[in-house]
Amino acid sequence: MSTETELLDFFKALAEPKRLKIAGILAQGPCAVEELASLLELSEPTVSHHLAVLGRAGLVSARAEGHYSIYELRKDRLESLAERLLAKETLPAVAHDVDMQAYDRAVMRNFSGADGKLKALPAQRKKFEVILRHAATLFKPGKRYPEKEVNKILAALHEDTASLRRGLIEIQLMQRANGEYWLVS
Amino acid sequence: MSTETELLDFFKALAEPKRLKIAGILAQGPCAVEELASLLELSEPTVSHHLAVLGRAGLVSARAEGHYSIYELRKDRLESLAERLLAKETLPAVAHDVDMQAYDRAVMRNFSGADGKLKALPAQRKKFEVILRHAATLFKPGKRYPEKEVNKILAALHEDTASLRRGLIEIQLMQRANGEYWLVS
DNA sequence: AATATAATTAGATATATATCTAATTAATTA
DNA sequence: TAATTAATTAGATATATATCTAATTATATT
Repeated sequence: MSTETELLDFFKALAEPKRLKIAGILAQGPCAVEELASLLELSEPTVSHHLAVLGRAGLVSARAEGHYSIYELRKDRLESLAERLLAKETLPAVAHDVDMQAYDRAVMRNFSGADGKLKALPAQRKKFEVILRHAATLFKPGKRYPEKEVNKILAALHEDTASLRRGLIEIQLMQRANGEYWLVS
Repeated sequence: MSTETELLDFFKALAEPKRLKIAGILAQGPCAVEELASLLELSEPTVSHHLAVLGRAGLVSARAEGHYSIYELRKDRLESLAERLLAKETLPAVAHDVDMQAYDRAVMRNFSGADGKLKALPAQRKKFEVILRHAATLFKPGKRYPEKEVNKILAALHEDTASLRRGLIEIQLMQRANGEYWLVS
């Protein structure tokens, strides 16, 4: 099971008032379904349902005793989940399948005209930087470009090559010296 | 805010797939609403809604930047909640308002007849013990009772005083020596 | 063997909420 | 000042699920 569904099952299990209360009761000791139903003023099927959800998250386990099912809280599981929440790599892993370039592509799409050139340079800084990141990909790493050539390449995006050039320097995607420009490595 | 509602808000906040994913994205760095909407393929109002839920749980905070709202994950808050989950007193506190005697009372009610005496002694051990706990309250702490008096007192509950007496000794609510009985203190 | 009891499963219903569109607010740029 | 843009709020709808009753299963007692 992926970290994502595991965490989701865990949070879902405890995100319901009655289930959280069941966990609170079981934290004080094992308990039968009938007893939980009585303590929570719920029907037994409802308690059974909640215990199944908690069980799927690994938070409780049952043992048969006579015709009782005695449920107990899996404190070890609770601890291991809480500790994973404290680990800094856990949450980012949840977003592993998110395409972090989707926003950039959407911005590029919005500002691109039919001819492949930009209809305009975005006024919003955030979006202008998306354009700049794209512009940077038009240059080869390591290679040095005279200003004239930089302009020629940037003109494929938009006639305002000066703004693009300045932006690339500002957010340190490129460097310049002696009239030459190159990508920051 | 009580521990209970605080934990509930926390779990609810992260118990929804898209919100968990938002947390995963924000764990990698601050982000504007628009950008999140694009990354998650959701409308902006929907993202706004999710961020409000996360915000109410204290898990994200926003700062205005131009007309962007830049949201960031409150890692400190996440850590403090995870740590509380590890503390052994936290979960029991969630059930502080549960009347732990409710089950016992329900059992007593079920087995009591109109005359105040028990209709029968429960066959189920679990319930028999409820009766025994009640029976123990009929005796005064510290006082020593000869067997005859014990029987007289227990007879108010049920004629099978021998079973009651034996049960009280078995689960160590009472002790006996030299034909006298007394409550274990 | 027959009856009683605790739990679970199945099926129905009501409530909570995730999501959208439209309208509004707040901030920026022309 | 007018127009644009990001965010939020309001209102509507669809989906998920908490809860119940009834039926079924499994175990224990008579």
